[in-house]
Amino acid sequence: MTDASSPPARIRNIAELARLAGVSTGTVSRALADKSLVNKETRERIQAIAREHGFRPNQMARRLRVQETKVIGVVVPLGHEQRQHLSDPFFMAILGHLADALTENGYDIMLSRVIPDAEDWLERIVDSGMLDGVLLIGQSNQFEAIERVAQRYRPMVVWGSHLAGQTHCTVGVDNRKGGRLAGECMIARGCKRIAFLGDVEAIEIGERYRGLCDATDAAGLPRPIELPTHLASDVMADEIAAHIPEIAAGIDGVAAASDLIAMHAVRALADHGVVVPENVAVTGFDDLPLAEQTIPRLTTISQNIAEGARAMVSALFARIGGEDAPPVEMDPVLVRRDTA
Amino acid sequence: MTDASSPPARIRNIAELARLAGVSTGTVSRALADKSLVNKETRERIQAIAREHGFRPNQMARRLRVQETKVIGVVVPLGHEQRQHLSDPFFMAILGHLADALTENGYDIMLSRVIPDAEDWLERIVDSGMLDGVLLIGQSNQFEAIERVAQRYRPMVVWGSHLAGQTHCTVGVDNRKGGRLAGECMIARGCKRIAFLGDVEAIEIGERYRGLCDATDAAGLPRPIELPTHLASDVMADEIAAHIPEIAAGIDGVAAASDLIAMHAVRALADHGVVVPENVAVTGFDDLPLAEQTIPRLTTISQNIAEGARAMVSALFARIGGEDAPPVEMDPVLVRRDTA
DNA sequence: TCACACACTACAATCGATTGCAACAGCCAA
DNA sequence: TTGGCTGTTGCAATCGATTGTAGTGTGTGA
Repeated sequence: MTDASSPPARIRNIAELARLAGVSTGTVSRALADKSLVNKETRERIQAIAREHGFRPNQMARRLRVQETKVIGVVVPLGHEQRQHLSDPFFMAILGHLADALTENGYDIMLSRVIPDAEDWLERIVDSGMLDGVLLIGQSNQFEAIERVAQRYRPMVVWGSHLAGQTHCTVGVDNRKGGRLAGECMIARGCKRIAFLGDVEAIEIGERYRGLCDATDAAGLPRPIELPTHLASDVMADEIAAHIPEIAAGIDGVAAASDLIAMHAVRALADHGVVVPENVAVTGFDDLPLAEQTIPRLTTISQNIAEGARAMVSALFARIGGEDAPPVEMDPVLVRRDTA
Repeated sequence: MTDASSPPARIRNIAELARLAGVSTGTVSRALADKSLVNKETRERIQAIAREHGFRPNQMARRLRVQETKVIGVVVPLGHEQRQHLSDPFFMAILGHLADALTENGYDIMLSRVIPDAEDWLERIVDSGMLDGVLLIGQSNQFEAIERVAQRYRPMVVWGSHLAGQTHCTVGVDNRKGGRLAGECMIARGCKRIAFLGDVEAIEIGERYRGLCDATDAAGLPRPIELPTHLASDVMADEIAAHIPEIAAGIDGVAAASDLIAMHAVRALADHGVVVPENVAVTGFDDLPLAEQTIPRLTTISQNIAEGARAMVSALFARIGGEDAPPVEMDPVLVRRDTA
């Protein structure tokens, strides 16, 4: 009842631990890092004291000293979308895979959901000194800001489209081809008047729309009607509902910018007595696990999110290591299910 | 072509900036913090130089010095679940709301998805020195570990069930009541043989099961059959599919531990020619935006996630400020839609 | 002319670690 | 006895900021 059972007073820093062990702070630091430089017995004695008192060295201090934070920023730029993006299952899916890959490699994740109002939003993040690297999920409408930073900040990888001549390293699918696949699928089943549900301002969504146009152009059909729809789930439902009358009046194919939008559209059409796919064909985009579990199951454009996340992480690690990682563009695949 | 147009050499710390401005580092620090202590002109001159060179003070250093990190850890303990949890829409939904509330208050988010194998997983997080507070999403099967840490670490709030005599501060719904509501709903529509789809090992899920038992007990029905189902979406589908034959043979009501599970179950039952709700009634749990958009729409137990997230954050801030925040238990509500 | 307040600014300690280098003891060979 | 080597440990600089206190120069009043 003298020391072992007494409440072990908390040790706040290695200096206190050093005093307790009767050694210098340097020795403690080396002992806790299990460096062979310090005598095995001293080392184990120090480690024992640390364990007993539940002491763990302050990471902030360590990281400041070694100039390596072991933290990766995962940033979701919301851009024109005012409401939260984080509930978008796509982001969640990719975030999950990123988290897997990063934690496996001993990195922590700093999550930022940014509304880029401040003009220097990205600079603020990369220059914070808190991050070893940055993964940007989606380009939103922030192409210039991203380019500007990419000129001088290497450890950054962006999920999105690669446009000609761009500096920043992207990983993503060929969105334009994806859009075209969706269009061709609907055209093949006889659709004549196609609409696009999505916000063309976002770069990757715009690409999908252009791909869709490629398909209608090739078939000699009129350009698809744009029906602006945000990705955020709370306003999305209302926006889609507002578009339904227009769809019911003469549209026979709807290409949605995401599975979530497609799912809502199917639901809203059903409420209006429009049967999918008999009256109107619908395609999604992403091929989330969700798409397979709806009734009817979504016909959609599949992008391999797990593979994409892995590609982002390994490109990032390459860039952190000073190497140069090329952009990755994956091939979208049409998954034909029940809605088109 | 002398200075303004020349590539502005990057400034790495306030010492360099101080030299450029011809003042001391102390003055620079105060100038950047816009303290009235330094002359307005000097201040603006320094800020101008900083802006021109895109200089931003190192947050790591600042945070070490002021002993305040402005970072909150959001931790998802996976426990018995081996696969990633992050794709669970519930976590995503609550994470979105937490992100909103935290960024609004100037806090960053450190996301950890932990598989608690190391025994001291939570200590490692709270003692890292990187966090001002911790939000735990879900208790998983880690009750003891959480309790142990809560004894000495105040700024922590947990999403989950509050059990009698527990120390750690929770915010959550009355899961037991929620389970009972689901049971009563199915019993009211005539179900006699009920099954539970979920992993009873997780504390909150276990509570839901017990609530379900309360309902069957009260009605003099046999206890619901437990059909173990993980929350992780990739194995879940198979697990559910494996349970379908058993359900088809004599079960007339299925209470799912989450909306996602319910959604998969409905889908799998449909594939088996079992009609919901005519042949089998199904209830979900959570009432995610999703639940309303499926066909048929899910009957489910609603927990107000946005409100819960707000409650977690304000309880956490109170605790960071040294006050004592009581646990919050919200009331679940049955939302009757098409599946039961 | 001197004392004193006032407005700035510089100096230096501090946060909590890491790490290069010096120092020291003990040992062996010359 | 001396020189050199090896195995440990201590010392002190360093990472990049913040902040209490001391110091400087100017202006005012007596």
